[in-house]
Amino acid sequence: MRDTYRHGDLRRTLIDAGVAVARESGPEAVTLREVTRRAGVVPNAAYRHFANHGELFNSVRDAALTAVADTIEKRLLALGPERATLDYARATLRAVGDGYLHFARAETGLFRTAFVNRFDVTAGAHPSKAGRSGLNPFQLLSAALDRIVRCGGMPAASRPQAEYLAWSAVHGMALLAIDGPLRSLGAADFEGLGERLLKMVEEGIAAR
Amino acid sequence: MRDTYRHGDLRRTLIDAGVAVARESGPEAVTLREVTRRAGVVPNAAYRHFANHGELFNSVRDAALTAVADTIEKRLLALGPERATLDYARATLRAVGDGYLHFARAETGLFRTAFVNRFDVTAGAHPSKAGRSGLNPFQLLSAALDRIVRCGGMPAASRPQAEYLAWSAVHGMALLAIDGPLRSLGAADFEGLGERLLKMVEEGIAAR
DNA sequence: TGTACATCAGTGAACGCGCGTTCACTGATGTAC
DNA sequence: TGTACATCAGTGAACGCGCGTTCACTGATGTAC
Repeated sequence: MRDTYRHGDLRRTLIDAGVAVARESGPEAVTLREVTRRAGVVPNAAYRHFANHGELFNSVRDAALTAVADTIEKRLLALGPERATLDYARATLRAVGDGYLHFARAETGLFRTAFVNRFDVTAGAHPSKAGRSGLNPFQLLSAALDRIVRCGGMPAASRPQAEYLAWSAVHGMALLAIDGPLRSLGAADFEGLGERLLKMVEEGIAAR
Repeated sequence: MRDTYRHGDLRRTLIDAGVAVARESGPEAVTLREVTRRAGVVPNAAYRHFANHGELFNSVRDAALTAVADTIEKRLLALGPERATLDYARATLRAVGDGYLHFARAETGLFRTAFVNRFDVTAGAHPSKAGRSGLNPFQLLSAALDRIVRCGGMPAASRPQAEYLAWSAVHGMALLAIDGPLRSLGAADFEGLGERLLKMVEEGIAAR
């Protein structure tokens, strides 16, 4: 059984074109017509590979989510070999947060595509949304928090749902930087503010 | 000089209709055609009062921002008479945060309308964006933080830009509750998580 | 190995939709005498 | 107080646009004999 035909692999080509459009112009621009135009194919050709526009869009969104995960994983790898210390555990949390914030600024279009409309990254480890390690951004965050608890940086009682507290902080700042008043901040100022935010999370997340 | 003509006050009617649309269906639905339809008037009638769709939309957005401010102010008033204690100061911060989170859940369409695309609430006290007190949500937050510093709950050195830290946390959670995984939370669970978030901010925002 | 046939990925043309915006208009209201 | 006139808020009709989606097609590729 063949899995490509004629074009080579139009499904893959369309998703890639969609990612390119999302990167340049954000999720609103990821229309069926624009993506097929970009892929050099007639609009209705997409219907051989996706049931409708929504399905194509979701595939692009998953790819965007993978890109977020990849950026975060790069930061985690840069931490060097694992250690069982609280310092290291905190560093992983900061790496996740930094990576998220950095991605939001550097790849605004993809970031917005990943987190537009109804998104859910918590349910099931859909491999299509995961980075190289097989974990999606939410799971990378969870792992960092688990590690902090294990190293005694946070009472186990505070652990449940702590992801949502950390994620809220970082997600909110990302959006203020994209749509809101932090838009005009220079890279250095933004990074400084991001560090303060992550410190706030680190200090405050153990609160009862 | 008259300021109404024929209709009465179509400008006002259009903004109100736009708010109604935004409340029910979110910012995407606030089209020139839908708003004029709602107002019982022909589409191009809007051009007597707004230069184009964008100007109408911005007026609706400002009204949505006012609604956020009003909700927050109601919470502040419920605190009773001002006191110069740290407890009271912290209560004002929590009131601002609670009000923001509550509004996001209760009036999702208006919330999204207020904070969609490029919004900026920090520049100048545009009266059209303010609540009854004449302050917009950002300014209400600032006042709460000032009060905490005055009462010794936070070092003055941490004060600059602290708005953005608190706002990030609360804005992020609002969006996770609208578009993301917190969507499915019941009211009580959401409120509980909101309290934890605000505790995190309270504890962590003074960090150096 | 060669030929007839079936498959089905991508084509070409067209549809209906809602959108923002334009134009020339009309007729109730306000103003001048 | 009455009449002629100017103003201009809202009308009616139309435009071009890009969108998602449909249909019947065609012709290169894979398969059966």
